[in-house]
Amino acid sequence: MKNLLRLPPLSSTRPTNLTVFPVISTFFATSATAVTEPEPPVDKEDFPSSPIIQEKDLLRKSFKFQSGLHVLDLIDAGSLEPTAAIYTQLLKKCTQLKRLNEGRLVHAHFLTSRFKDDLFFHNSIINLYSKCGSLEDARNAFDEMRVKDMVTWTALITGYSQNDRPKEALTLFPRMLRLGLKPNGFTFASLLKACGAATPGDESCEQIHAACIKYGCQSDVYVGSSLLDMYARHGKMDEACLVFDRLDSKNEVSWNALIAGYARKENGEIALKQFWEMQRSGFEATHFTYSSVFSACASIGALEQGKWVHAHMIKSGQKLTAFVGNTLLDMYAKSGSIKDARKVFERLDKRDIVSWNSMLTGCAQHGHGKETVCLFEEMRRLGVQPNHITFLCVLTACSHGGLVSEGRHYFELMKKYKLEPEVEHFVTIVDLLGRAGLLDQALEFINDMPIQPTAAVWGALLGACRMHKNAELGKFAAERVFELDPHDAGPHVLLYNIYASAGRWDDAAKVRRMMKESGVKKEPACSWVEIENLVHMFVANDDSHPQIKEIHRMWEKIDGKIKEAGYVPDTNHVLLYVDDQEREAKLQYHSEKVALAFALLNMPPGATIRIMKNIRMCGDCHSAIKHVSKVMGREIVVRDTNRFHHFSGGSCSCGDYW
DNA sequence: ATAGGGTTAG
Repeated sequence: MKNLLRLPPLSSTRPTNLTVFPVISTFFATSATAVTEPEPPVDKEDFPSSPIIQEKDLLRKSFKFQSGLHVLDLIDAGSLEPTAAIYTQLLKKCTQLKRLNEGRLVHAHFLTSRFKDDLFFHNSIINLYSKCGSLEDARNAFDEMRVKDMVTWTALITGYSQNDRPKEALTLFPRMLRLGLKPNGFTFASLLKACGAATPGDESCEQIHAACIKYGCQSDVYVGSSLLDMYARHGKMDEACLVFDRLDSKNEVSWNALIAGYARKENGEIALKQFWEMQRSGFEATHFTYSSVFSACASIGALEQGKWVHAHMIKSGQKLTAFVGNTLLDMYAKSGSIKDARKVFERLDKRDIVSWNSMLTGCAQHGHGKETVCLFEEMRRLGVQPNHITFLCVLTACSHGGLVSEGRHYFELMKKYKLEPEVEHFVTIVDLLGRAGLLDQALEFINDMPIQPTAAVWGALLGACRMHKNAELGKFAAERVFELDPHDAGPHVLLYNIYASAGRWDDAAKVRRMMKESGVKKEPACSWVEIENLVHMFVANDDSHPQIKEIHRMWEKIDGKIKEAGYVPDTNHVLLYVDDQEREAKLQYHSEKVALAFALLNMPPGATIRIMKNIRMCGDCHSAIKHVSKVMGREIVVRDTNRFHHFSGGSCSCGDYW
């Protein structure tokens, strides 16, 4: 869909694939404001004895001291003349304060009053239950109403939409249309949110978009930002952009939805560009903006730009809330500056579970195993309840830090917190045992798992076999992975490397052939480095960079120096090249080496070089960069998919254990 | 009486 405004109006061209809204095109004649449904076949006598009434006195007691109920007492005592508006006001208060039980009581009291058919009140009731998260109550209230208007339907749609039940929200829409009720901007804002949250297949972005146009709601700002957000959540950034460009009036929310869309799509650079564009257009960044932008910076490791945005936030006088603080912390951690991450963590007034988890993750990824464990113990001392992610962080830290007994201990500790280990936790334990060389124990652990092992579980064992050069077990693990997930290139490469380093080139070639036959493709390796607010990206064996000749000359120079210092190229890490000389040639142009040479050419002497990589670092690059850090006297930080490597003085923070 | 945008792991 290139042009959004050219969507056909549904009344003239009836789409053939109307699944979600089969009757959308037949309802434009009537513009009913409220619809009375036929009386339900329920014995009226049932109503006064409904559970709500029976609970009344009980609830009353527990809320006696509460303010709103005092008003009900006054009504009961005859000293206050009730009006429908009084009840609605009371209910509004309960909704704001999320006092479900108090609201129930007002509801019950209201039903005994002479206003019991007031539509506004009943609509508010649906809103009360929805906002309190009690969708079943909202639905019951809705079902019991005989007179419903558009607001009634919208309130319930909103309830489902806000409580993460998009499917139900979407199915209500055609039913509403069928009754001749005309949706408005409120209705569409909620519907679009639901549509954005629906799984592909359940939703119908284009149809609901067409309906917005049909009912003249497309120029509403709320509808507009929901619309662009909906497209963004389905990964359709081109459409989202088009919607954004065509908005009659933009506001912070529309900008935020756009930026968040790019940030989620791992398109950090565009998200950042849009952020500065937003400033230029005169819009104030909000908490939403900053958290999206910081997570965008985190994903591409843009430390310098992240610092700029941080400064921008401080200048604008924004308070550091947990929500923004967490993304800021994560940005610093993921951009390689664990010290700054820690500073943000210390400075947070209120730390929630995400703050703790982010800090733990940061520590773990930087290889500070013991520190992670200490932090976790501090968290426990303070009585913060850990969750599944917390344990995943801690177990990962133990695994990366070689803390085997600690890892086992914390795995057992999950039970104490009434947390059932999920498959990810099992993966981490296999990784923990495997890394430590306890391959038999790892296998035994897998065999004893109470749940079905997934490809990731066997993959962890395979990785360990690669590390400890165990070809037989590696082959076995790889076969299990191939059965469960035949399309992942990673395990193929691992097995290839296992055979290659054992000198079993025939077997290696077989793996290679297998990959070719099944069409499994290795993700192209790339590295990037941020210099003066610009992110430079390098793909292996790609010559397109304008400075490429200088870069290669630089690497050759470095290569000579580190070889003098004892670096021996490890050609086992190259896939598919036959003769050794060629293998070494290819090895020189691994993207992290190119990025490093580029950074050495362009960064001031002494500055720390920070390189990001989209896959795990290879052993040869790891060894080469260790030598570079010594020979050139540089601090070099490399972030790969798993963790950080801080190179300095010829060694790495991972202790060659990664 | 009813509405839209943000975080942590693997």
